[in-house]
Amino acid sequence: MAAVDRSLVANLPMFAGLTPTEQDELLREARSIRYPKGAAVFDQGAEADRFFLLLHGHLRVEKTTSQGQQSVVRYVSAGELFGVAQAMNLTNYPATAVAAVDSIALAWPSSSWHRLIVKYPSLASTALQTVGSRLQDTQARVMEMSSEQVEQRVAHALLRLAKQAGRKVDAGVEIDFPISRQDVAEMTGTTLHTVSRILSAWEQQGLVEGGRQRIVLCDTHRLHDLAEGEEAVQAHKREP
Amino acid sequence: MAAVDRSLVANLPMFAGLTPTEQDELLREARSIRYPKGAAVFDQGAEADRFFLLLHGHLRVEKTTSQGQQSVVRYVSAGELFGVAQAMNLTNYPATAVAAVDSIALAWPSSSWHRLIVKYPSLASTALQTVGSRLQDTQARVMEMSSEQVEQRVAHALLRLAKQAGRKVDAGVEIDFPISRQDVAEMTGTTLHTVSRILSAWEQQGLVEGGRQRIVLCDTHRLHDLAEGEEAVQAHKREP
DNA sequence: CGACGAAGTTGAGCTGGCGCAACCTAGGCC
DNA sequence: GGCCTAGGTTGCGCCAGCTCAACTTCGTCG
Repeated sequence: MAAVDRSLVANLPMFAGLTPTEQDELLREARSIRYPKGAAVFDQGAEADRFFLLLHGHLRVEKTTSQGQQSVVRYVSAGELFGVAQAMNLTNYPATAVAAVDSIALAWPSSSWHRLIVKYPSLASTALQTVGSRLQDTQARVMEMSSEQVEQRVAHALLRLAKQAGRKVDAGVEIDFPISRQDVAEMTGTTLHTVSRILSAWEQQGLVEGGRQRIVLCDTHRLHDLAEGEEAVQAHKREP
Repeated sequence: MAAVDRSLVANLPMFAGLTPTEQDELLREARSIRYPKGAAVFDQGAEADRFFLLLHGHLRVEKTTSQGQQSVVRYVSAGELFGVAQAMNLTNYPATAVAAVDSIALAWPSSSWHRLIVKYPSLASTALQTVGSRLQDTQARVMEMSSEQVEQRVAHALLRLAKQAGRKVDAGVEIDFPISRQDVAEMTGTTLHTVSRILSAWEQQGLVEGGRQRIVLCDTHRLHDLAEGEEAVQAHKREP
């Protein structure tokens, strides 16, 4: 087990408000683990025996219904707390987390959770904020799915991904991990066919640039308009 | 301000794990407030200056998009903590809470939140569990909206409502507060027209009993089947 | 280097359920 | 009691997007 240096993590939300000594104490209880691309950090339904902090990489969190329908719940980026099922009083993980790229995470035993939050109340606050902002995101998604067209939802999803994991490149902002049309479809509640058609159309208009497991947003401003329900680009719609 | 007796609340999750003295201390900082049917406890966007515990009644929590699309986020029942926006580091309430029936809630100033969780760590755990289970519910809704037909979603919604706020009556289980077709539509991401059609059809088959702002589930078992995607009732579908 | 598979594209047709519209019905209020 | 309005029902036409299907492109592994 590699020792993790405090300086790597000291300015993450999870460690904010703790003294260097406390930070070291917390780190000493954690294990650092490597997950190669494609590896599962935990599986839906498995006993929630650990919680994690992602140090490096990106994870895809996915959930499968009893009927076998799979969908992408969210992506986790470096610095985020995840797998805190135990803190919400779940005994099993409600979803599967898979490394979208080679990743590194810190893991603590779930059994220490209670002791830790009593000792470091700021940890509870951090977790509450983490879970709270996830709740916000998820509720936003519900609202989108209730009232928006597929095209708007895809635009929203891409913008959110770009904000969370965008990397500036020449052509615009690239999503910083491999993501398929299927993945986008599972995030927006549609089919890969429809996503493919939409992205093709956008590419023609210069809004995005595609590629195998790759999406670059070229015109985020226009995409934002689309997400908010503006009419499509070159359509000269007039209502006399 | 009426004094609230500890015995009324002692066995709620929020007060579990506290000594009677601590329970009294917590109660002494709260105000008890009556909300007549239709009154707003707080409004979306308002400053989140208080958090609440519902003592009696039912609240409808609704959210409106920037485009004016409204939707029902959830219903709150007696004993639940709500309005904990501040704990998730939000400065404003993300939704509106309206009394579905005459209701009573305890209110604490948001400013005491931090002090309280340091003093009573179990409070943080309770809040985390509350928010966590909401996250679970909301994610379940996302999955439903991605993969289920409208009829299944309505069935799921009714079953959830019945579990949360069902009252046993002669004909079956009645939802214990006034709820319109429009409300159900806003919970399931459809229109009141479609909900009305579905409920009419179900009523013919004896699955539910309707009425003005009133729904009684008569055959929860069959509804459960429908929710899980079984074929419609009298349809003799065979696949040879 | 060839070939196999995973990812993506594109066409054609069908349909669930939305939009619109007209119409009932039950309370509440004067 | 009669009016007025919010809530509910129902018919009809249409279209966004799903399904099914055929095909292309790219990466990788033997």
